[in-house]
Amino acid sequence: MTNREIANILYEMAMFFEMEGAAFKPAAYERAGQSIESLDTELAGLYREKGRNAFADIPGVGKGIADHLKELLEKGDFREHAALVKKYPVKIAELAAVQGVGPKMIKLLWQKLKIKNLADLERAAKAGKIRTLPGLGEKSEQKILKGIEFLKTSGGRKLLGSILPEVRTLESLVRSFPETEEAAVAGSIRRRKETIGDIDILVASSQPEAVMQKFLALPIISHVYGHGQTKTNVRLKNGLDADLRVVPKKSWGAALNYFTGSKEHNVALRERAIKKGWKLNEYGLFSAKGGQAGAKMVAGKTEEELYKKLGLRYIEPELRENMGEIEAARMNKLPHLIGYGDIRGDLQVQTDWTDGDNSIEEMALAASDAGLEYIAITDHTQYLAMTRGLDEKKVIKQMAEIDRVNKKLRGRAITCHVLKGTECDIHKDGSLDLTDDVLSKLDVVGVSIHSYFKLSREEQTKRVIRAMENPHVDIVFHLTGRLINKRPPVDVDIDAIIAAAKRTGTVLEINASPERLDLKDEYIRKCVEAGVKMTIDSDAHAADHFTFLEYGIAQARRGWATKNDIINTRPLKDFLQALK
DNA sequence: GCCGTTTTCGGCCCGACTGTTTTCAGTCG
Repeated sequence: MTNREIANILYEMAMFFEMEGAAFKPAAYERAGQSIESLDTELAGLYREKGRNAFADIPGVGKGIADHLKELLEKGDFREHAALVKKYPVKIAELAAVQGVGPKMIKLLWQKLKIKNLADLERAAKAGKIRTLPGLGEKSEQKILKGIEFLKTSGGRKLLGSILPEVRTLESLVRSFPETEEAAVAGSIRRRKETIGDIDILVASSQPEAVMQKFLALPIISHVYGHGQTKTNVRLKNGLDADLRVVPKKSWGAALNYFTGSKEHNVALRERAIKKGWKLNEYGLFSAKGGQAGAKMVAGKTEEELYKKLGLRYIEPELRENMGEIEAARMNKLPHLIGYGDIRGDLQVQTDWTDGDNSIEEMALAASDAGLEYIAITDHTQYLAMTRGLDEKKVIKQMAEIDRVNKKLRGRAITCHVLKGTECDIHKDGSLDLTDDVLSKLDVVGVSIHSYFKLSREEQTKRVIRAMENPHVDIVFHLTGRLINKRPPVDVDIDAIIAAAKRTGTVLEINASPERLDLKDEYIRKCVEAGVKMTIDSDAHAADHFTFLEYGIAQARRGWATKNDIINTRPLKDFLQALK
């Protein structure tokens, strides 16, 4: 049983308890579920090793839930859950995915209409049965049908890189309204999460209605879910939902903080405020003395002021996941994160020698335009026949071509230097696709997996470590091979890989391609903690792909990386010295 | 059901919007 499956059962328990009207159990199960979902080792294996002790350090798991987990892992279910499933034999997660349908309604739907799943719900709504239920009317029925329709058409979470350019356009449109005093995109986009569920736009203005009317008039809006005095909720034509919220200027900082989240970070901040005798909401930080009427605003105009008042250093949006950043901010131990302009070189660039669109020279010129001081040409190797991967002879030939291009660039006073590299395939057994003799002639040797994705964890880990032990191998490219929403990561023992990287002096790549972002944030953080160096590479296959670097930097920041952790922030000479 | 720089008992984050009601529960973020 995977962590995700365990978490889903706990989430289901939370919903059951909401249906039962229990006061605090839902939140407790929800929290335990989130903790388990975010663990980076599989709980089932941990339990086999350590028994009950496996649960000891999981936040939100106390005696009660630990008992349930034990039963769940041994028998595949636990009594209290089975009893509730028997009482409410409905597909809760499926029904709750419909906008506007929550646990109380699910209970009602089951008890009155015997609705068990999405198909039942759609049928009942079309037959006009929903409006016959107490507390529900015709509008609720229409809303449910609309919700089901949207569910069918939405493709789930979208890649950050696929929507950020569009979101920036939307942001500048909203900023251009005359009534707008401040505008920003908040939410998971501002935190630069790798996938995005919806778009949160925040505006400061003294004329909220005017701002919202102009927003509603934008041609990209396809449906309005709701529209109140300060908040408008819409679906865009691209299939994403967007929330617009308008607050007074004096509340800008508090609102920006509130809508940036994450939810867990916010809850932790509010709890901290309460301990100090204050109350925190999206309008500001208030002294609670004198009740609502006598509440006095203590901070909230800027985020900086808000954090300061709470006794914390300013926390960058990418860190706001309640993963220790608040404690670090309190102790003044936050890292000085790598900046968005800090990358000087790009160590994974493909050309038309294999599956890239452009020539070596074109890529070098594009890199120079993107402000890069050096790039490594890293075309695929022979094992990848479908990309016309290079054999030893062709690599040697390409090296001569790179010399020619460098000479030409220097002649034109272009400062971007082209390094000789490879993206050499790692064979099933961990041996490499080029001879050591050729590898030794290259400036930068990157290696990566493009086959046998399904090996056991043990074999896969051994395979990668063997490649890392080759003295010519500098960088492991996109370690896990995942394609977000498309292909799962290969199964490797990340701690063993990081230990081997440390031992062998091998660098791990943060691949900035929006669908890879591999290493992911939590692995980056492990590297930072272990002192393993990384690079951020675009994996460019075309001249306009150097813009991907931004997403890699964002991921590095989410992994608490500083400039020093990322070696291609260094000038060429220092960078080369940092390799094996 | 969990948790403790105020606590092992008594708390538990906060507000907007909707739809259906005549003052609020449910849902959402």
